[in-house]
Amino acid sequence: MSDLQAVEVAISPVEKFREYLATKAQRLTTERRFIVEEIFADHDHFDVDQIVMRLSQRDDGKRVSRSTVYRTVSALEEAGLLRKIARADGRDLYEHDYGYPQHDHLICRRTGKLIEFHSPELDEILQKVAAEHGFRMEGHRLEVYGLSAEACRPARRSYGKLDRI
Amino acid sequence: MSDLQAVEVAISPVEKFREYLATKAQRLTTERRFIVEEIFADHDHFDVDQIVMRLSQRDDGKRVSRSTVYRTVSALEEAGLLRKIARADGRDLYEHDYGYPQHDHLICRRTGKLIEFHSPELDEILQKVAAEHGFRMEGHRLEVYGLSAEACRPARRSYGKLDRI
DNA sequence: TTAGCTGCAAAGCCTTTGCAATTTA
DNA sequence: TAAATTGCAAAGGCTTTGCAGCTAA
Repeated sequence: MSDLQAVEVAISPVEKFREYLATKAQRLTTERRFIVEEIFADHDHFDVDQIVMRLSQRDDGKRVSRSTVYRTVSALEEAGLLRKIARADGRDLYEHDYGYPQHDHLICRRTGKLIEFHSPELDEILQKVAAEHGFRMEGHRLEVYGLSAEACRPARRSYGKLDRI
Repeated sequence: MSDLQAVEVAISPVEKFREYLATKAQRLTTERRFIVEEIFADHDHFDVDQIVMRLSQRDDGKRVSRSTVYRTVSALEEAGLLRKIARADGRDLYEHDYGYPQHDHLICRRTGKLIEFHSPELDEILQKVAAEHGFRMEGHRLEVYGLSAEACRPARRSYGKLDRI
């Protein structure tokens, strides 16, 4: 799905989170572990509601409250494991910021699909621009809007729109 | 404040809006005209609350309700006169998308200041990336985060943070 | 005259928070 | 055991909406 490669990570997200919590004398509870595992089970973008739903479908009957998911997602953001990337339908969208290289997105306005890409040249240009303004760059967010190849093509079978949401 | 130049516009924002409204059999009311004039009185970024406040301070006693401002801002967005650029403190931020050239922002995480810039090279790269993915680009949003020159310098007088908000 | 518009208040929604009970280290 | 955490429900805060009265064309 993506031509990006995972970055080498020494430790798992859960361990990374445990380290962060330790520095603040906070605890890695069962709930927090479940949430982190669920979030890092795949590399897709997500919003809080999706995680709450996925957790509610666990077969071991262990539930986690919505409040706790909100609180944990915030903590993960502070810990540098997650990054808020956008807002969709009034909700905040997040993506992994640990174990995954920096990248940007092409966003299809028809299907809503996100295509990731990374451009070293882009980085260079941003460095240059920042330097020209005496600005110390720490990061960036780039979203390119338009139509994906699939969305442009006339749909042959009911493919694209329907299967995707 | 900005080294960008205004784009040549044939007609005023209000007229442009009137044209748009005409295509949808909608009306340019006094309220809508006031709102557009207030929004395009300067080129600063704004949120709905700021416009509501500015309108409430008119000396001619003409008031416009918050609902109407929300509704009009949405219409202006659809009309292509405004663009939603970010979210700050839970509010949507807008900027002009008519009579002003495409540009991006350097955002100071300390002062919150927005520095505009435009890079033709950036456009080229985005065109290239989009082409590689068979993506038809229609626009983009780029925010570069970091520290502005002023924020890096030790504040001599109480300047920067305090005077700015 | 007749759609469309405005204001107001109420509702919607995502997100945050107070608090008592529970749990981790 | 003491401090941190959870769940629940309620509160927050921005934005949207239903509706009756008003108004542009």
